[in-house]
This record gives sequence, structure tokens and C-alpha cells, in this order.
Amino acid sequence: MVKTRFAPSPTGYLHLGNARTAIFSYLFARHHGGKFVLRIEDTDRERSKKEFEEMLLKDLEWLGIEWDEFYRQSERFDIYRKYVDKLLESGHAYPCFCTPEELDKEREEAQRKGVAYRYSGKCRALTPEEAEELKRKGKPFTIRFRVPDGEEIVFEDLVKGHISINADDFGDFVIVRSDGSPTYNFVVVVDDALMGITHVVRGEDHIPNTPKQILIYRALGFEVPEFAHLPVILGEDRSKLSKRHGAVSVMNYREEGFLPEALFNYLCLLGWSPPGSEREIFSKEELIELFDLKDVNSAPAVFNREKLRWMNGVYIREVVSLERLYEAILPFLESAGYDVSDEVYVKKVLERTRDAYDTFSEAVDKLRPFFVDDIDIAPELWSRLEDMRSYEVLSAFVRKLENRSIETPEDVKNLAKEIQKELGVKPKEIWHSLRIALTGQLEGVGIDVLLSTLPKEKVILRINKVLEKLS
RNA sequence: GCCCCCAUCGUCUAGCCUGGCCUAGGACGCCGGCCUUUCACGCCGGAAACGCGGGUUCAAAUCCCGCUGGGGGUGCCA
Repeated sequence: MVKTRFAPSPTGYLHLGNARTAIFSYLFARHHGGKFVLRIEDTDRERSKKEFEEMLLKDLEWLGIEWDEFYRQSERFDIYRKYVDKLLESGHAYPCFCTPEELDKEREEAQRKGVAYRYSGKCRALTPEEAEELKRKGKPFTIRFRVPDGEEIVFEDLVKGHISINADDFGDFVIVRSDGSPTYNFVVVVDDALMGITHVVRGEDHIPNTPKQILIYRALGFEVPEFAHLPVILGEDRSKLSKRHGAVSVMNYREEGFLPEALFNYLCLLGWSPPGSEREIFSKEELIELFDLKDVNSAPAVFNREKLRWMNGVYIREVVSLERLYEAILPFLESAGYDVSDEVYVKKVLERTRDAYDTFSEAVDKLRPFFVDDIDIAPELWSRLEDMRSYEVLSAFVRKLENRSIETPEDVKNLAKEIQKELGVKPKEIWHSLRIALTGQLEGVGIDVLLSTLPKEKVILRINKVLEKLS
């Protein structure tokens, strides 16, 4: 059975690149009817934070990625210890007493000579007795994995294809720090093996780690899994997407009012496209059905916020149900201070204005006239009202409104038509007068929609207020 | 520096494996038009790409080599 995992370290918010990795890993498992594991990689005590872990979980849930098993590496140190001992016993690992300063020197030396840095292997030759002696003296030490000389390590990556790296390029690496905590390259192997991970799906920044891990799999007698290294996501300037590119965490998009369905869909299309189809809008179920790692592009992709925006708009106006839209947008309207107690009214507004915005924070802006009665009219818009025959138009409107019921946008259009005929004004004068009087803006939602949805008393009140000032 | 990976419109991509159907298709964005008595939505049209140089072949976006460019890695981070 296929089993994949997503293994973030809780050192920051869920990044878009990691989110896409999680999605692809999840999709691949589900596509094959397999299991998906979430594992928190918190072996680095310094940088791991509980609050980041909580955010990670929240964002994953929000995106609709559900996991079958959950682990935290900090709770598994005993297990790792056991496997370290195994490697020590079999001679695949040895204690190293070199200090960070000595190692820095070696690195500088290599840099100067223009060769790839690798640990000198100074402590390799230590006899067990010498090592014991140093330990007794309280000298701090790390444990290193013994890398076989000159070995060419090859693997077939599911995305990148054939990859070959020589062991001489890296040399003996640390698997246990001097504080006794195990390092990433070691625990990842123990965990993936013990958890039965069949396909390791992760970012391509892990390619250089893969040969090291393969060596550990072998030393421990574990079966080596399949690997799939996904290209990274780039910012507009083609460098790896990072904080300096602005909004790059899932949280940013959640807070700005994007739908998780849309973000999920967009992220899938970054580096993947369904074979033989030009469609772009897919539900999660369809993606599970269609997704395969072999269709993932091996070149890095640039994140395009504008396209995500467009897709979110498509979801808002065409894909999600009114019920879903209501549920998702409500917190935004509430925190803007709008009165949303009348559910029927709110839904009526939403139903009629779905084509007016692409995100919820934009919706808060565009929908203000439906919820807030204080209309601020800027001086330059006042002069526009004065330039037009606004007074005549608006008073005619109020007069007609008084003994008539307005239910639909059509009703408003008919009313406007009558006034146009009676007063002989230009259509634009009518609409612009109404727009400024009712919203204080020059653009926004359709005035026919606003006027037919807003309670009549409020319309009359707003217009009268303007008429007073105009006279 | 050294190691690894990658290369089609500004961006995401189809086509590449299995050369001819490619006058290179779709999408975002951009430009123009239509619809519209307002604002949007929608619809129609347009500009826009095979990085460069060598091969192989009757034929190359597709196969091979080199160059250039981009990305990643080079930790007692993950």
C-alpha cells in the first residue's frame, strides 16, 4: 500500500511551497487509496516553536488536507537512540571530538583550495579506548556516519529521473549533536522506515540529502523507498519564494479572504497539469482522481498572485454554493463591524453581488454600502453632483419610490427609464447621481442591485440627506 | 569555488519519452471590440514563446554535444 507523508519543521508559518508539497504528497497517497502521515520535525530544540506547530495544523486543516497518522519527532528520541547504538555497534558510526572551530577551519581551507568541503575524517581513526578516554574527560562529541569512499549513489527520482551523486562530495556527516539530539538526515530515515513510508515526496532542496539517507537505509538494513523531488516555487524575481516576496504563507491568504478550495486548486496547477485536458478548475475529488507524480514538471515555477486572484474570483462567482460562500465570508463582514444579524438579507446581498469581487477583503470594501448608512461624499464628488441635474433626478426618484415597491434590479431599471423620459436627462446622469448619493463612490457594485436590495427606507434616507445639502 | 538539477509567450503550462499532424494549443495579465441607460460579469478578437551554437536526419520545439542563463545544495537547520 502506498503511504506518503508531509514532514514540516515548526519554525515558521506554513509556506506556499511547503503547502504545495503537502498537497502533492496527499494527492498521491489518496489517488492510490493509500495513507498520508503528518510528522512534525522538531528535533531542533532551538528553533522549533509550539505556536508554529499549531499554525501548521490549522493551515493544513483549512486547506482540506487530512492526515491518517500524526507524529512528533521530539517524542521519539528513545527510538532514535536505539538505532544510533546499532550504527555505533556495526561500525557505521563513530564519535567525533572535533570542535566547531576546528571544523570551520577545515571548511575555509577547502573553500580556498576550491574543492568541495568534506569532513577530514580525523576522528575516524580513534580507537575505542581513545574515545572512551576522551569521553571520560568530559570532552563534548558528536556522532558521525561513516561514508564509504568513492561510492557512486544513484536513484531514480519519480519527478527528476536519474540522479547520481558521488559519496566523496560530502564525507562523514553528523547524526547526533553534542547535546545528544539526533539530526534531520538520521531521524528522517528511521521515521520513514518505521512508519512504512513507500514514497518520499518533498522539495528539491532535499536532493543533496538523499544519498546520505540512502546510505543510512542500507546500513540499518531498511528497504529504500521511492523518492519524488518537487521543484521549488519562485518569486517574481525568480529566486526562491521567501518572506521578502510579500505574502508567502498560507495564513496570509486565509486572512486576505481567499477560499481554501481556490488556493488548493491554484497550487496544484503550479508545476502540474492534467494530461490531455485544458481545464483548470478542479474539485479536490477530481484532483485525487487525476493527479500523478509523473505529470509534475521538473522545472521550478514562478508564483503568480494575479492568477490566484482570478481563480479565487471564479470560485466565488461560479464554483462554490451560496451556503458555502455565506459561511466563508461571514467572519470578514463581522470583523468589519457590519450588522449581519439578518441572515436572509445577507444572503440576498451575496447572491446578487458575487461578480463584484475576487477576495473577501475586497468584498468588505465593495459591500460597505449594503451595511453602513454613513455615506461620506468627497468634495470633488459633490461638485460632480452639482454639475449634473442631480437634484431633479434624485427628488424624482424619491417621489416615485414612496408609493412603489422595488424588488428586483429590473424594477430599478424601469424606474430609471421613466425618469429619463420625463426629465430628458442622460442615463449616465441618473446612474452617477444615484451612485454617488448611495455609496459616495464612483464605482462599485451595480446600482440597480444596491437599490433593489437595500431596504427602501434606507434608500430614501440616504437620498434625502444629499438633497438637503444640494438645495 | 565545488556538486546536483533545470530551460516553450511577461507568468502558469500543452506538445518533447514514441522526430513529420506545430503556420507551436490553452490559461492569467495586457490591448481592442461587443453586451450594458450605472458597476461588474460575460462574449469575441489581437499582440506575445521553442535561450544560443553545433551536430544526427529527407525532416528537430522534440534526439546528441557544447555554451549561456536560471535554480538548489554546500551546517552540530530542516
